[in-house]
Amino acid sequence: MRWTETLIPTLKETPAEAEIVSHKLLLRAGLIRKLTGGLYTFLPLGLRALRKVEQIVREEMNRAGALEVLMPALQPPDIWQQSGRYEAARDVLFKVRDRAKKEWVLGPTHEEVITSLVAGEISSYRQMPKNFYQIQTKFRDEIRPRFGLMRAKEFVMKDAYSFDATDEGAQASYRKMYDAYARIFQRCGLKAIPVEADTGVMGGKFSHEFMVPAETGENEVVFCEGCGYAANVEKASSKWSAPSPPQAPSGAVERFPTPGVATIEDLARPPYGVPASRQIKTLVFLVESKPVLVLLRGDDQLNEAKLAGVLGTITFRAAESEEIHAALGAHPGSLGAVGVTQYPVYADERLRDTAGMTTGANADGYHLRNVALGRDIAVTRFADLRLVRAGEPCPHCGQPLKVQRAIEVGHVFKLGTKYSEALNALFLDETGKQQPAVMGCYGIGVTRTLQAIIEQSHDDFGIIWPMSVAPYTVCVTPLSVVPGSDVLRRAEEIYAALSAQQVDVILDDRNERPGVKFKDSELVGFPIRVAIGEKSLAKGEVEIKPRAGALLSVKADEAVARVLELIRQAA
RNA sequence: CGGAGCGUAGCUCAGCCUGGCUAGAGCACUUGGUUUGGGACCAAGACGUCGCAGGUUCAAAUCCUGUCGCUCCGACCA
Repeated sequence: MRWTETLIPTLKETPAEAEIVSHKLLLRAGLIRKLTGGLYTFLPLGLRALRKVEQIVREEMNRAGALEVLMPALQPPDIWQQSGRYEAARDVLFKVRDRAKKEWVLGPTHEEVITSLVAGEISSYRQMPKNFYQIQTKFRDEIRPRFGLMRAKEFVMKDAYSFDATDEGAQASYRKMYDAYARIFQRCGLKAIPVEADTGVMGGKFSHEFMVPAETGENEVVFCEGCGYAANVEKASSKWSAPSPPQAPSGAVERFPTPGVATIEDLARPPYGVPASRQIKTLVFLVESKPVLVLLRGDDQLNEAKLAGVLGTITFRAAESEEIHAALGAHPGSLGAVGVTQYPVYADERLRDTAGMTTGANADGYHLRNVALGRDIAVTRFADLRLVRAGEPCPHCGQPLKVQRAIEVGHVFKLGTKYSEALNALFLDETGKQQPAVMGCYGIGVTRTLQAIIEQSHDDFGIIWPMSVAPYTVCVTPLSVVPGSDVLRRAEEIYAALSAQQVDVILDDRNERPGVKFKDSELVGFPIRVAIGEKSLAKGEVEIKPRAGALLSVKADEAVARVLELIRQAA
């Protein structure tokens, strides 16, 4: 491709809308343009890079035995009602109506569609295992799209769904995808680490997210340098997540006035001086408009994902002040669970068998001291509900845990039979018994992966594309484009020879000064630049500049061979 | 959904507080010239319903109201 024949609108200045470096570079290097919030056009260069990521994904999925299909993005709502997600996912579902006013949904994911398909086509254990995947545009009504392609209303996703006759088979399918994902991100030149992930309301322990460490990531990963433990903060636990040593109750519960005290911190200060670790924090949530109490140690924070797992639903919300008053007769700041039997009470494991605690009295301006968990509070269930923080001891080896922000680029999940049961994906096993297929689902955010690559691989001058996903591998840069000049003739020869070798090469044939061409090639981030200028050509040489390496002066006749060698080395 | 900030040329922004004469700069773009190994220079030129609607006023980019859009923060921490 000749530069003058394509469109690469590079920008010297950063558009005001971009906040993080990868978003700025996507715009500045002329890879994407915004149509409106959360919706982007891929320009020729951006699309080439996207297609390369897609191709790596496709090759590795095929290698792992998955079958490519293409499902409709437009879906009937009834299958969503059957799976129960029409309600559960209503916040992210885009809905449209046709001329007959019938409603449709734009697919945010495809469990319902693929399971309906399999329900009709697979009826014997002999037809399994099967794994279907597609690379397709997904639609999600995100609360707040941001950071360019990172969180968009519309994005390209690779989604795969495995169907097995047995649980062991499903685990093997899961493992295959896990391994394929590791290969995919490695081939994209991306450092992505698999971490244990929250399984939410599905339960089970088979879920990993592939995370790219980045300060700008929207997720937090907890990891241990000692034993390699790594988990999403929503899932992570520490040695502190276990029950404390039992404490004997000492003395009766005592009510005392605390006028004006509304927070844990207020109670920790004189004249009360109750350390946060000796307080019980009482939170009130509404599940289907019924109150639920959640108890934590005063110095701990709630992990909502863990609460969702315990409640078995994600449709709950924090109660508002007046709702709390209606339920407990007191306002936030004076809440407690002593004597509460009319509502379920979930307490963090760390509170189990603690005594001598202080908590609100359910009367504004009063607290209770000498509270013992087992004795004074009727706990429905103890569970790990707390958020792990940096420095806490690793649950496996005890070393201090670290916390790092990261971008989630992939997720593998063993689903079980939730969807196969709901949508009748049943088969007959060896004994002729009807069973639901055991499913797994596996996603890669392709557009997000592309941006994560830039977020991880850039410098002050621009993008540093890994060879495998660069929109063009080589940029041939004649420093003069005077027709008939030796410089241009050499450049054309090198360009033609590399093209003949199937190298993705672009010829910067613009009539621009050398500085402009150099800056642009570095901004766009081509892995290899071959500069042909009068000065070096007078010595019979051209210059090969790997984007991330040192400049090489080579004989002009050897330039093509040397470039091919560099490409081979990187492969 | 709550809070904050911003909407002026393709891009980055000034002007607004304190209303006034023909709405500006840099970059990008067009033409001509000089340049040509790290984002050149000179000259001429083209490009704007100042987001939109309404109001106040002799007069609105500027003040007021509404509305739309964009960006950021938050959306349990009692």
